[in-house]
Amino acid sequence: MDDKDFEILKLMQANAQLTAEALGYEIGLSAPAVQKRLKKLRETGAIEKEIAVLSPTKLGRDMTVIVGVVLERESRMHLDLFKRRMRQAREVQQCYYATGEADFILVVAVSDIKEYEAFTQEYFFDESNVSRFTSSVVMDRVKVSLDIL
Amino acid sequence: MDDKDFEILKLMQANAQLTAEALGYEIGLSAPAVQKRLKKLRETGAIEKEIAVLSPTKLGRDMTVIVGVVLERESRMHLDLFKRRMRQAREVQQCYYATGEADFILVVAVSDIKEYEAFTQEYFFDESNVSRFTSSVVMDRVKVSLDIL
DNA sequence: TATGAAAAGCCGGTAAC
DNA sequence: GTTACCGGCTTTTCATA
Repeated sequence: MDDKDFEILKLMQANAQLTAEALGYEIGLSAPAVQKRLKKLRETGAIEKEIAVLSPTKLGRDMTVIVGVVLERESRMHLDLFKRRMRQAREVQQCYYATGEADFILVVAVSDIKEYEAFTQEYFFDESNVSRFTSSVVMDRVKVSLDIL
Repeated sequence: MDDKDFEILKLMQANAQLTAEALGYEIGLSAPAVQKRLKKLRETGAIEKEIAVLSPTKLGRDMTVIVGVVLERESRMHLDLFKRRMRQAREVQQCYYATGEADFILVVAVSDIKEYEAFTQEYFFDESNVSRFTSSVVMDRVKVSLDIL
């Protein structure tokens, strides 16, 4: 893993549609050389996956809520159960188990407040282990990316 | 935009490497037909972009911190300035302007606590407009995606 | 020996029908 | 939605450090 690899990763995390030729042009390598590196980067897991980023506004799911969740009981079993529920919940874009005020911090994507209310009912009230939760409604998605380089 | 389009989007947001042929096989359409739809979905902006998701652990940037920021002054000018700084900050993966306790909620990706401390110094202390901020260190990235369908 | 460059065959994407 | 053409990707081979 050298500088060229990092340059490839940096370009690919912004635009995965770039052809090997275009990448090669940018970093000064032939197309096949880039292909080889890309293959290795995918195999070793440096590139986890390639995904399409959809437009929340154009698809009518443009309400985002940041939720802080405090659990009632924090045993290993209860934690794992909550994690599993969050992973499978369609509305939950992101879920972090963290230190601080809240045990879990969620990024929830819904169509409107009604759908959000239904979500809280299903996951935070009915027979759940949730002690309390705070909702921050997003007014502006200033920056949204998964870039790490 | 019909059901077939939604099916394509759902598959593409999970894996943008799927060929038109594979997509067509899944949803019962010919490859060129899928191509046509994909082109339109990209042009209309339903698909904003296609990106590579990199592995934070394999690339040594595996510390994530959720930050709540309260500003000193909340005028339009100060808000815009802060937004601009967050957009250009390499460490800031995501930035939301939201209701509730904090004015802004950030997802920050760094290598270690030292780098995080440097980040807070640069953006929250020196001549900034930040009144106070809270840091939640992520112990488990339970779920991280940008899926909206 | 390992790494990048060059050439040929193949697969997927684009455009006309 | 199908067919034909074109371009990019993969693989093999070759050169080089």
